Amino acid sequence: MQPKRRKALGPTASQKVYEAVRDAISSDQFKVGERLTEDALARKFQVSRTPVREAMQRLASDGFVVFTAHSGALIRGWSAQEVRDIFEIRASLESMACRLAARRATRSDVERLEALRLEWESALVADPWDVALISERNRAFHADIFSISGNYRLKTMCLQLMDLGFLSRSLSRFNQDDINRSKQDHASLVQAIRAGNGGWAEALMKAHILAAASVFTGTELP
Amino acid sequence: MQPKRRKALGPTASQKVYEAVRDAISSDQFKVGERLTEDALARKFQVSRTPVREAMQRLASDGFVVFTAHSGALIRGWSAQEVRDIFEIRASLESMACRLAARRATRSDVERLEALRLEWESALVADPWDVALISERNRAFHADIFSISGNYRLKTMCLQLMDLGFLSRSLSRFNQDDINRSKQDHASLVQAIRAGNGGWAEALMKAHILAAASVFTGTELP
DNA sequence: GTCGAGCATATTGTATGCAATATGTCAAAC
DNA sequence: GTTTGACATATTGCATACAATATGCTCGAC
Repeated sequence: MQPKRRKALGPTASQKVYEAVRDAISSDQFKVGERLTEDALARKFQVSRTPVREAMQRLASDGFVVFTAHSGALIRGWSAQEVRDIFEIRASLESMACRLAARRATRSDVERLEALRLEWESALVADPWDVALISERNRAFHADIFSISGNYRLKTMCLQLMDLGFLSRSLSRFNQDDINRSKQDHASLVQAIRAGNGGWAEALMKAHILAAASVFTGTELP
Repeated sequence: MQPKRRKALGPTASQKVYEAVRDAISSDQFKVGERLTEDALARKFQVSRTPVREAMQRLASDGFVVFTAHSGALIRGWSAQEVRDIFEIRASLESMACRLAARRATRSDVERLEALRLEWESALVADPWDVALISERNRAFHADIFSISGNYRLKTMCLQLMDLGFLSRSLSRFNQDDINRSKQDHASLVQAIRAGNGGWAEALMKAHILAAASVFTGTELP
């Protein structure tokens, strides 16, 4: 609970830099290990180093970059172990979100979720190579489940894990079978949530994430 | 994986302010809704506003304070719903950590964990009112389980949830029955992990957290 | 040719000043 | 008494300057 809430404000320079760099990282526009110097970013965004530094601090806190004192920010990479760890956590948290969502979903929630599912599927069918659009609609679908769960912090944490950046490279590893399974998974998920069957929804999502983990890491999780 | 790793450095002013304010919040030294003005903190720590601002940004990112543009940082409060949400997530993540820990724990892991458990229990017996010491040793016990799990990000996320600050007020709500149950829970947890029984350890931790949630919120979680 | 010391350069860490915005006070209208 | 507006004050947002530290290069020893 925020003790005080006030009207929305125009974004500050720091906020704009933060969002721009975060989105650039999420969409894989930097190389792993690349150094982000404050001066270069400041010139790029036409601001001073101060708001840039603040943006970098937040990005480091979010895990997008590694920030070392006196050395600056580097785009971080992901070891196979770290990727496995993250999928393991996602499987737990997102399946929990599904269980909660199945219990709390209203009729209109289910309709909206189904619409998002169809939008994702149509993007997938229309152009399987438009990774950006497909990823965004997949994210919207999952995010809607998190919202329906009613646990706001859970939503935040799940989205943070989804947005970590290495996912943008994952779609290219999906073959036709993986894609078909994903479509089936999403359809079943909506069905389970519509039926209010928390256990089913939970198991489906866990399987869905672990399948993605398997494709991504090339090995099953223990 | 951090692409580059260099030797540890002396803490910067920003880091020192961050840690000091974070610990102060965790140990409940500010009132909910209290405003943290940059100038006051800067004077208090004998630094300029710049490192203070950076520390506040990180604290806001960690969820310790609410940061509103042009308005500054406020100590955040927690609604009953938010507390329930957090315990719900903790139950999921920490029970997962226990399951992993039971699978991976070596003999020396178990011995160290048992030692931490005994230290916690002796603090509890020696002076049930020394909340700071008991909390710290409880945290050390749980943190060691997270470490044993082998999932570093899981550890980070669990500790972040444990350190959110409202927990420091929770011990005062424990009656003798709650304390006895906690002692039993911790002992059983070590036993389950020693036995390598992941399912048992997982269930024990889930029950342990949900019991705490029940004491804290005054109502069971759904 | 390789290695290491030392210096020049580049980059980050912090302090300070000023502009933009929010906050609080006081008086007047009702 | 309550509310509204305006003004003075307090506080934050950003830019810039300088200090501290890291980086990288040159040059010499071997």
